[in-house]
Amino acid sequence: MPTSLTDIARQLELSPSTVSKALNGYRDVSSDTRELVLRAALDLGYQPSSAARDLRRGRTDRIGLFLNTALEYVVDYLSGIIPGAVRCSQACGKRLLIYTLTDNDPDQLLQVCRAGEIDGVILFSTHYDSHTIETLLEDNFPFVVMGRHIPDERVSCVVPDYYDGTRQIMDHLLGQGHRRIAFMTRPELTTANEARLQGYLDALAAAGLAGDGQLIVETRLEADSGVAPTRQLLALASPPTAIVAAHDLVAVDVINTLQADGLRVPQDVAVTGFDGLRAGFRTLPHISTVQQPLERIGERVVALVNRQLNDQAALPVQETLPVQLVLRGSA
Amino acid sequence: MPTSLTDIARQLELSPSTVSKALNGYRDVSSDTRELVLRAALDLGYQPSSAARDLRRGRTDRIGLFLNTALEYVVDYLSGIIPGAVRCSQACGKRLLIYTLTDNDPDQLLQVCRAGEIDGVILFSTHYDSHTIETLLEDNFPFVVMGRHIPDERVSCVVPDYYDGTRQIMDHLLGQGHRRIAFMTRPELTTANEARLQGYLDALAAAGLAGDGQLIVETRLEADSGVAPTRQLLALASPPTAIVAAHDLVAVDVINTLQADGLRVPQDVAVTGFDGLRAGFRTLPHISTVQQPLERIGERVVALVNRQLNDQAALPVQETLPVQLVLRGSA
DNA sequence: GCAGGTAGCGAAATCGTTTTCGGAAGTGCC
DNA sequence: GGCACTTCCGAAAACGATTTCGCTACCTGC
Repeated sequence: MPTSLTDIARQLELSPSTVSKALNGYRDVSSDTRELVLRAALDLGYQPSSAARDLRRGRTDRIGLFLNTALEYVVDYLSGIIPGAVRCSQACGKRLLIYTLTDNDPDQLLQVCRAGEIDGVILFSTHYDSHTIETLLEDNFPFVVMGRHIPDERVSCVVPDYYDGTRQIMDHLLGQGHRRIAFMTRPELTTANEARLQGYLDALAAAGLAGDGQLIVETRLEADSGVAPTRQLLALASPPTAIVAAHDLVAVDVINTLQADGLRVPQDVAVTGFDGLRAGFRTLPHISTVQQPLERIGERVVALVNRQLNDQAALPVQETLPVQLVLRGSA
Repeated sequence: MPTSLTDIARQLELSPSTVSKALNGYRDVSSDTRELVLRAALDLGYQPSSAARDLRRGRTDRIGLFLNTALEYVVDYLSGIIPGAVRCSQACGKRLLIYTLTDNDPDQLLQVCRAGEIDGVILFSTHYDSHTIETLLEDNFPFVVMGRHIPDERVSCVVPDYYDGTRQIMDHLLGQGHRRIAFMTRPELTTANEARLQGYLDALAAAGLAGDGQLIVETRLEADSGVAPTRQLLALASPPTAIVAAHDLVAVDVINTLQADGLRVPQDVAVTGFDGLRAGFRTLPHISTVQQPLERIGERVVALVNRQLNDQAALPVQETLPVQLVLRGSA
C-alpha cells in the first residue's frame, strides 16, 4: 500500500484537506505549510490514488484507443499515428492509452467507456460497428472515428483524402502510359473503399478508358492477403501493367509475388500502395505510395476528442486531410 | 453520468448493498430479487464504476505495458507478443493495457504504478533503467522484464535464448562454408547483446577461426539503422560473405542496402536476422532468422506477473525460452 | 474599541462501490 | 410455545481523494 494523502497529513499533523489544497495549488495555504507538504510528498514518493481522484472528480483525463483484429496492419498504422496523438494529448493534459481487446467480446469497448475508465475514445476504422457508434451517441460519450468517414453528421471523424489520393496515383500511372491498371479493393463497403474506387473509375473515365471488371479484385487486411489476388491478375489473358494496391502492406505482398515470378518492378509491372507506412521501405524497390499525414491524423483525432471533453455542446466535425503521392521506385 | 448501482437500488426500492450482492453472486439474495436486479442492470446498461470499485477493492485487475522509444521496432515486436499476452491475461481475469509514454518524463511509469492505475507491469527490454527497477523493488510492485535478463535474482524475466540462437545461426553459416562472418551488435551493453556476441565468438572459436574486430559493427534500434554499418562492412578490404544482423529490422536494411549495390542475397552475401518478426517476410528473399516464441513470451510474462499478484511471496524466476533457426532464403 | 476584511486551517460531505455485521422474518423440531 | 436455524435484506463503514463552508485569529482603518 503506497503512501496516501492522510499519511502525509498525519506525519505533518495537518488535516487531509490542507494537504490536498497544498498539493493542488489552492491559495488558502501558507507558503510555509505548502513547502512542508511538497517536501513530504516528494520524500515519501507520494502519488495520488488515481481511483480515488477519478471517483471524486468524475473524470480520468485519459483517452482510450482500442486494438483488436488485423493486428499487423493496425499496429503499423498506429506507430505512425502515436507520436502525434501522444504529443497532442500531453498538451491537453490527458494521457493516451491503448486497450487490447479480446476478440470474443465485442462489447468490451462500451463496457470500458461506461465504467468510466476513460473520458473519451478513438475508434479505429477497422472496428466500425454501428451498434457501438449508436450506443456511444446515446450515452453522449465523446468519441472520434479515425480513418473512416461515417455517414452520420453526429459523429466526428478524421480521414485522409482517399479520393484525391487515388486520383493522384491514377494520374501518375496514366501519365506513365499505363492503360491496363488493376485495382485492389477491400471487401467491406466503407466510404473509404468507395472513395478509392470512385477515384479509380473517374480517372479511367477522364482518360477516356473503359473499365475492365476483371482488373478489380478484392483483398483482406490480414497478412499475405496480397498474394492470391496478384496471382489472379497474372493469370488473366491480358494481365495489367500496373497494380494499385489497397494499402502498403498489400503492396508488399504484390511486389514479392511479382518478383518471385521473375517479373521486374516497375519495368514489367508497376505497383502502388496507400498509407505511407514504414513497411513501404522494406521492399526493393521501395513502394510508391500515397502518404497520409499520420502524425497529423493522430494529433487531430485527439484534439477533437478533447474539444468534446471541454465543450459538451461542441458540434461534430468531419475533417479530410490532404495526402500526397510519393514516388519511391515501385511505380 | 451513467447509471450507478444506487440508481438501480432506487428504481427497485432495494438497498445498494443488496443490489451489489445480487450482481456479485452473493448467496444471501433470493433468486427473485437477483433476477430483478440483473434485468434492471441489463436494461439500464449498468456498468460498475471502475474508479469506485478499484478504490474499494484496492486493486484494478489491470496489467500495464509501456511503449516509448524505438517505436517501429517495439511495435513490430509487440504485435507478435500481444496475442499470447492477451489470451493469458484474459484467462487470469485481468486486462492488459498499453501506456504511451511521453519521452520527456522518465518517471511516468513509476507514477502510474504508484497511483494504483495498474496492479502489475511488464517492462519491455528497451527501457531498462536501474532506477525504475530499483524503485519497483522497493515498492514491492509486481513486475516482469521481457526480452532481457537482468542480473539481479530479485527480478523475474522472460528471455529468448540469445546465446543458443546465435550459435544456431553461426553453425548454419559455418556449415555453408562461410569464413568471414560479420556481426552486428547494439551499443548498449546488455546481457542480451553479450549473450549474442558470446555465441558468435564461441562459434568462431569452435570452428578454429580467429575473430576479426573489423567484422563486428554497431547498430541502433531506430529506422534505417542497418544501412550505415552495411556500407562500412562493404568498404572493407576483405568484406564479409555473411552478415549476422542484430535483429530482423536491421536485416531488412542490410538486404536492401546490399541489393541496391547490385549484390545478390544470399549468393554474394548471406544475411540473417533475429526475432522472427513479420518484417522478415517483406523482403525478397525472406529473411532467415531465429524465431523467438513470441506468443509464448507474451503468455509467460503475463503469467509471471499474475503469479506475483496472487502470491506476494512468490519467488522471482528467470525463464529462458528456446528459439529456433528458420531458413527462408536470405542465408 | 469596533466593524469589516483577510489569511490559514479543519470538518464534513461526497464520489460509487464492496463487505461486514446484525436484525427481522420464516421454518422445523421437540 | 420455545428454541435454534436458515433466509433474506439493510445499515454502515470503509477506500482516498476533492471541495465547500465555516471558524478562528489577526490585521486594518476609523
